[in-house]
Amino acid sequence: MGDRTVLLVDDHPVVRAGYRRLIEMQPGYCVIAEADSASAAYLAYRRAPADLVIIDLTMPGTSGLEGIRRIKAVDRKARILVFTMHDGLSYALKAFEAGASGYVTKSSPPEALISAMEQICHGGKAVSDDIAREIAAERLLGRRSAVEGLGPREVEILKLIASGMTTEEIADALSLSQKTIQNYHSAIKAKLDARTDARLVRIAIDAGLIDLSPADVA
Amino acid sequence: MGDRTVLLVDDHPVVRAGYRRLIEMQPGYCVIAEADSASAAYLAYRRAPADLVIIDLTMPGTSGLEGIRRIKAVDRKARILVFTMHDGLSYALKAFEAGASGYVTKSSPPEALISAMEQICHGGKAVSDDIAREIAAERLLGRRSAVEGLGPREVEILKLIASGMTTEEIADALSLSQKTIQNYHSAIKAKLDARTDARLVRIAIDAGLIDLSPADVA
DNA sequence: GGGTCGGCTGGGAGATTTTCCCGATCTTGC
DNA sequence: GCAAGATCGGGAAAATCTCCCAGCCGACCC
Repeated sequence: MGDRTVLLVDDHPVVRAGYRRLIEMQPGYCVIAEADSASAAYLAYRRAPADLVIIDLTMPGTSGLEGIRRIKAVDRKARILVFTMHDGLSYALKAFEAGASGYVTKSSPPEALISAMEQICHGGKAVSDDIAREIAAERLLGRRSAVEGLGPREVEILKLIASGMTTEEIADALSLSQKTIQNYHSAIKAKLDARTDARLVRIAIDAGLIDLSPADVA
Repeated sequence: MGDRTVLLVDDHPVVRAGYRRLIEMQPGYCVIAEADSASAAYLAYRRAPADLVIIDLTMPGTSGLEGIRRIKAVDRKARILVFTMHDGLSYALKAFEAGASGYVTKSSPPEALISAMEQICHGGKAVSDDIAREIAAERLLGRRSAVEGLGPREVEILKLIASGMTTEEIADALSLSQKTIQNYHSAIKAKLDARTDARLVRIAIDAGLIDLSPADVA
């Protein structure tokens, strides 16, 4: 049995059952393990490295991104396919930065998952159509998610602002004067055409700059 | 065939396959239709009313909540079970307001879905353990999601603030003076212990006050 | 009826923040 | 060396926020 082995990672048992069914209907693949968290996935991979890891991003506890990093840290050749509901481009980019070889959204037809699996097992990379379209749209239309018009320092400060920190806290954290933070704050609002701080937060969230899942409101 | 008929609504084909497998392994149930959107679910229900509708909340296009309302509008006796990834209490409350009979999170074990189905088909209501715990915690610890300490007008204005509207726009929308909005704004920040508008937005999002999915930044 | 309580609506005034303009410094590339 | 651009911060006027206050209205209870 030259079947390719698969490690399935998702925190929803019912969803895992769906994956498993779909994958095992496909000749040439065999699910050798399941995990319901990123840390469990890491342990499972160390115990028995699968040829392919299929992992969700949003899970309780350690995030899927962190899970990808850890697995890649112990095995640089690991092939990891992200299969998630998030259709935001920023999520996909983060996944690739973390070391994923593929990104398929759950809205995609099952065939997309299968073909991405094939692609990746042959050493390639794969993204689902919706993400590919977003990449194309960004390139063509220049919709660089707005925040791309900002400098690195501005993005950094925007993140802190959107996370709920006060001017004083940010100034303290970055060892700058409050005046500087205020000036950045104004400049960022002007550049992003946000007349309100609330809109700033929305933009930051849309751009994937902040996590917003747990209570990371420091 | 005295089987109870089930209509399955979820925008992810793979996930639907998982549900279907799980449900049909259970004696006494038969999936008679699937739908990948709230509007398709509505049409499917009109065509053939199932004994039980299992529906997700987050779907492209019309939301699951709206789908629930529409189905209940044509058939007040419809039994609807929400099966979703959202574990926030606010989502569950909205679902019940819309007319759902049950709310089970996808993090629950498969048995939770089955027992909720049984419960509902016998005319009862059901929530999964995590939601039940949240309800209990709220009751016991008084963690009324913070925003519950606000008056109705305050909540209304908080929503508008968090959606990104300026003081002037809000005053105009509600036909109030800007001064009144400013006073509410300050009072809300004080009550929620938010020193920053950004934190206000986070609180509003956590409380489920705003949608945040599409660009609903008016 | 009279009374109290709480929510809604806004004024006033001082403190605070925002905004816009400016200059200094430092790196980077040519 | 020099121009360009990012970073850092001052100054001052404009705008906003905060806090205190008061009138109004409906609910509720003697």
